[in-house]
Amino acid sequence: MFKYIKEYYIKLLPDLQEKDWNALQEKLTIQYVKKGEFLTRNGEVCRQVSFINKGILRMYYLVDGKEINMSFVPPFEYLSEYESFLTSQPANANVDALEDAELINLSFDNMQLLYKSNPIFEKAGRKIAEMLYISISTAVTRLLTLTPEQRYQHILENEPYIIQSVPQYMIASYIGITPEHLSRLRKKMTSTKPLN
Amino acid sequence: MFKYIKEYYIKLLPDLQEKDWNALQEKLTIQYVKKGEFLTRNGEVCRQVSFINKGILRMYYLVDGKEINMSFVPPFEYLSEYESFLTSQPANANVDALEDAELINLSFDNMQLLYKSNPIFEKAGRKIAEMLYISISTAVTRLLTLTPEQRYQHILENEPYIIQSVPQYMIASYIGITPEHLSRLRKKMTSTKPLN
DNA sequence: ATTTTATATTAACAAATATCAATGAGAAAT
DNA sequence: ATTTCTCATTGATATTTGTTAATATAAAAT
Repeated sequence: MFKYIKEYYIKLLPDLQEKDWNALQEKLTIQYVKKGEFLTRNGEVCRQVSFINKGILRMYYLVDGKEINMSFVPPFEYLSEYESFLTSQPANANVDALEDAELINLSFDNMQLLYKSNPIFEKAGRKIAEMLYISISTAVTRLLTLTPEQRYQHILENEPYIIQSVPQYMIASYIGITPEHLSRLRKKMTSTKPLN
Repeated sequence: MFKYIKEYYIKLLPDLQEKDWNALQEKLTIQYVKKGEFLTRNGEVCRQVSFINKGILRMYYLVDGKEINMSFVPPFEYLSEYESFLTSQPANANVDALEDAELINLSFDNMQLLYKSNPIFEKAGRKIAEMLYISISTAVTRLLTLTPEQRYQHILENEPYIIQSVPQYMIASYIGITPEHLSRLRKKMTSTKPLN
């Protein structure tokens, strides 16, 4: 059960000791989420971060009744409505499962206990925040510097799990366009496709 | 000289001791940057984070010879080409000064020394990364969920220093439109302005 | 197998935004 | 005061993207 998350932490913290891992593991809880179920709803405070063992999760905003997708997260990565988690303020986004999922959760309170108990967990928290920053920072860059077609191309090349697992109409808002427009771009791309 | 940055850290870390602050201060260096001068150039590795004592700094990308502005940073905040800083890889963005600026720098190497010397600095690093995450995360949200007009309105209400200090044509790419289009939106907004 | 349901495509048209070129206004330099 | 330069505005036109509605396709349910 904890195989992948343990590997994740060992990679993150090469100096992690077995006893540190045990202290961490004691604080983890398992959660099963069925396809379509919510992990966090708009208006609630998000009180945990979730390591995904299995399944794909999605974070999205509701704007004028329409879903605007912010992220699709695959196995072996962390997900949270991190703004809400960090500030203990109500979440503005929703998080749900696009497939039946298996999660390993760490609650806010347990995370604070870990921070106090051992500085290596501060270091883990720092590194995770830094990784999340880099990930979202490159997302802003793509939104401002690439055309919608280039943004879709980027997903094809760099996030293929999204193409395989996420309906096209959800990908559309993720790159900032309508489903109809994405459909047309795809058609254009196949007819203009380079031959290599 | 260190008045504001000291206040920043005390606010960030209520349990910061005077001796901790002294250890930190020893690692800081001052840098003066004239208007238009570069702090970090695309292709170079960014080796420091800069606390802004005075002046406004800008981070931008060059795309097809055009500047796409990613952020404008006012006094008393931290700035860095953080992706490059964290990964020690060449920066993709440029950072320059929009006004004569006074910076307090902390180098990557000195930051690692601080991390090793005292866990409170790990905590500082974590909190700063978390704040940067929240800040950029709300930026993505605005890009995906607001119209260009609403994004400009957001700047008017929440980042007025940008309106006051940054030329309009630079603000345009920051909200993802052309200068001409921003000019038209502004005209439309004044004629449709609510009366309160 | 058949029927429903969800998703994707297409077309016609409308709206938003970009481009190009010209003009205007203000700040900085002489 | 005049000139130069930078930035902002405006107009005409082109391109991109959105909207609406219909149709097609594929997946799920019965």
